[in-house]
Amino acid sequence: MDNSGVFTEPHAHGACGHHVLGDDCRFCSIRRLSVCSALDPDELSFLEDMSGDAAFEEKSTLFRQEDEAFSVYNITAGVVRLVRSLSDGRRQITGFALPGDFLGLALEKSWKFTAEAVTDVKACRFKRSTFDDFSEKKPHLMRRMHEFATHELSLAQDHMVLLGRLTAEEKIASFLVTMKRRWTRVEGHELGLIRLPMGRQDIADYLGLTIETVSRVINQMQRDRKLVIVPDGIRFVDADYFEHRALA
Amino acid sequence: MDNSGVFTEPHAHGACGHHVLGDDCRFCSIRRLSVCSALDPDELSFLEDMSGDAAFEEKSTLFRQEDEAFSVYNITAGVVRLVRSLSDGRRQITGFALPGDFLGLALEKSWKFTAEAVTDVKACRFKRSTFDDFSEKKPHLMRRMHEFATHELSLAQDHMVLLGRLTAEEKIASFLVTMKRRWTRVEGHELGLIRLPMGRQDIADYLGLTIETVSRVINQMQRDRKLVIVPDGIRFVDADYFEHRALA
DNA sequence: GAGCGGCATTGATGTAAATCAAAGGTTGAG
DNA sequence: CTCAACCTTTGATTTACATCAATGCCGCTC
Repeated sequence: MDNSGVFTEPHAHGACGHHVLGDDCRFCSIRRLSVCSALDPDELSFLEDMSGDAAFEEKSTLFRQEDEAFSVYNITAGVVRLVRSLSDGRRQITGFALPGDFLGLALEKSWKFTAEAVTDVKACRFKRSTFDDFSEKKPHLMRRMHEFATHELSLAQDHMVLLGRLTAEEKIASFLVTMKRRWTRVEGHELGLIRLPMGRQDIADYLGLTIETVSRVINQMQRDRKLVIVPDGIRFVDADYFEHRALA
Repeated sequence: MDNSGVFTEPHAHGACGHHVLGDDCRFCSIRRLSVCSALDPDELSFLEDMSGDAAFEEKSTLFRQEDEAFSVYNITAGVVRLVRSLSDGRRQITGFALPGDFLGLALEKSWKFTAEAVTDVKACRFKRSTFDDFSEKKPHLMRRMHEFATHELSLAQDHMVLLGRLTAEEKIASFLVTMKRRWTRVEGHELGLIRLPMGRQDIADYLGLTIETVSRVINQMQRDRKLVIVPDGIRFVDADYFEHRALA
């Protein structure tokens, strides 16, 4: 099924027609953020040998809910939306994966959500069985995975508060503040603007709102001089307002 | 700070004035459901030696968000609500812990939520540092904890769909179906009624609704002959209706 | 640079659930 | 048994957000 340590994924498409071995992990710019930060140089090079680069075009699907999880991924560039859909078309986005985020924490055979590339995406891909065997032998990697999982759980609980108890305005403010923090962490320094590569519909599906409400609230904030809308994102004008209004 | 393996918790109250060593784990009725099912007899007896029974009266607090997490708990009897509160009093209940559930998966020093006893509660308590050391040395216990964490994460995502995208009627139906499944698992067999030891306000705070809406929807379901309200719970009349309406 | 397709915005209207406001029930103390 | 405290239920009214319906605004392709 594969040769020379390179393997293919049944549902791979887009720019992903061929694979190259992973770039050198030692120079990986998001390593400090990722599960790999738990590893020493020897382990890192072992992991590197069993990894492959994967690229996904904007709008392509990394994997679908219910698909068998042959691979796990470390996102190295771009943004992925994690989606749960109801049979009648209603969607809830449970999260956006940014560089450094790991997809495949669960130890189950099948994916519990669909992952779609919001922008062009690059990821470090591992064959699941190999990765699991490795983490079985490396307690600090397993521990790191567990830390990631419990951190995600805490974020999920924050998001429950947001979905269940915040107003539309508070939801948008919380989302923007969170995105600002996350991008700052990924980029390593504060940017003037807050990147919003996802569309208004995605934001709506993440916050449990409609696209019209998201548009209205953001534009009202602009009229109220709280922010300015710029290409590919927004810029805070009144940062205090946002810190005060973001509760989750 | 403690003697003969028995330790005290700074915030322990209620019926918890003194401790006895844990009951015999071999006869623990919820072991098959708990993290302990990963352990062999030797490990179990080691764990038993480092555990203590804890009891909490109805309405008492097991621990508060931000408190330092000195202990971790395995719930053996009763129901605990896990609460996140906003400064203005709005509450979101992120989950109800039933027998077999574990509190303390996170590896962080402080609790990320408040835990309150809905009924009288019994729990198997471990000193956190001891438990962590033990799981560090026992990969399959760590793995089991990780399985619990990722399972919780998946449930949290289900709950996000519920909070963000379901109607009040769908939320109630989903809640009832879930409680039925969970109690059946805990009791080991199907009961005629679905126990609802928590009050209407708790259900509302779990589903992101108000108490009035919860009351109205449940009573409307009764008028529509979908269920009957009984002391301490409800009974399904039209189980098909619920299976069909519960989406998360 | 005309036309098209895919978002985003804006306005008018509708509605599910919140809020406000009383009653009813149930429990337990005295 | 009576009373009080605390839930829960029910009804009337309001409202935040959804829905329905255009219109505007790019960035493509040809």
